[in-house]
Amino acid sequence: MKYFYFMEDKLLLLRQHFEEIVSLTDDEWKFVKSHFEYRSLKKHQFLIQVGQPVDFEYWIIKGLVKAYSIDQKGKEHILQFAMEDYWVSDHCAFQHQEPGTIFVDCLEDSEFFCLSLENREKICFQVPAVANFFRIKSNHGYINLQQRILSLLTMTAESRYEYLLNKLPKLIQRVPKKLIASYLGVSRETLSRFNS
Amino acid sequence: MKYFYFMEDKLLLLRQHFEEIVSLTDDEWKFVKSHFEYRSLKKHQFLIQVGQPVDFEYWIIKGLVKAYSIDQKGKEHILQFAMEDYWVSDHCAFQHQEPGTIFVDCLEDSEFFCLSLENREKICFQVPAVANFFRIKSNHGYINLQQRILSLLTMTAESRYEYLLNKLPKLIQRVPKKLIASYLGVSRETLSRFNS
DNA sequence: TTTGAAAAGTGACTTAGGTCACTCTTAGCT
DNA sequence: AGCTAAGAGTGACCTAAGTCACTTTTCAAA
Repeated sequence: MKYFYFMEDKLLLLRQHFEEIVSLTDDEWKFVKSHFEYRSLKKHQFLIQVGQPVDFEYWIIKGLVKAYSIDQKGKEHILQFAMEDYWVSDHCAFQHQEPGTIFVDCLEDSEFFCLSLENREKICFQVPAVANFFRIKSNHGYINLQQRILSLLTMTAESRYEYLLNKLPKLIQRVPKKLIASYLGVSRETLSRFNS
Repeated sequence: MKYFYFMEDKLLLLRQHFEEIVSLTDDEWKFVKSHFEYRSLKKHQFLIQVGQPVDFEYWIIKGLVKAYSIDQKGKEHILQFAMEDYWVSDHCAFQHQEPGTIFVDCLEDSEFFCLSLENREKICFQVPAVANFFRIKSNHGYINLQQRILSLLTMTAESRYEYLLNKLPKLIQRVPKKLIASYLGVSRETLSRFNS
């Protein structure tokens, strides 16, 4: 009984997330929410692995994950940190329904709502507001990535760090510095010399 | 007379571009196309400038442009090359209707269809297929940028160059190497030492 | 067809940041 | 409380790539 109560709470958060951008009628929402699945994982568990099917796109109810790839030398490169209210997936593999190309694992115990490609297309073509929601979200994501590319092209490692400190101070608190280094494209040691 | 004939040809190209991803009825297309404006520019002319309003998103009928920003030292950093069949804008400024943050200018004489934010939202909310078109396009764009970020994080300048040579051989033909260098985040001189 | 400007190549030197090896600190576990 | 492992700091050295200054090549406009 209690379980379902909490689940409704979580779904309400998701609805609010949609309604920050588009409006949905109660009927539309009822339809939309029925296409999500719930999942929860502990710290260190994998959401997505290289070579494994990528069945879902995930909206994070609670928690923190990192999306990264591992190069030939075994070095980890972080593509994205994602926390509450973020979407995360291996978008490329998901979109083309191919085996995963990156890893996504939990830095904290986390909870997700999962959306399959089939269901995403279903709700997008059934409920135009949802198509617009994802269009606008995706656009924002694009803009963010462009910013990041510019920062990689134009800034020194140190100023990229300062920039991140300003932009996402809360993130820095929750994530070990060696992962921040990997996100910025700097070695752990070099990052460590910046503060001092 | 002739003018309008050619214009219909160009609009047909645009329709085909939409219909690679979604289907449109003739009526829908008639509605959609009426929201685009035509524009043509000569080599070296600006489509977007820093500080100027960004009234449109542009679909390139013909030609080639570069989108770039200029850093404090006056150095140019290329965010994107865009040619036939590509969309280009200062997405960030456009989306928020703020003054431009980058430059976009023509490397060749070019022709565009221009879509204002107001018109884009209009056709997206009026014709769901269009919302889905932009959603899917934007998603592809996102995936491309992620790839580029990964390449900046994981690859040496030289392998980024080889990678680009494979991925867009036609582009290399049309663009001076110093601009390729600026796109890759490498100095002109360093790039020039790779071939040899 | 000349000619001036942009593009491309190259040598010499500098530098940001990487790598390696080691130490110190903190945070979970049992 | 005590112990292991992950995180973080630091010194010494190395290297990929940047910078500067100059030459050579290409190309478009008069």
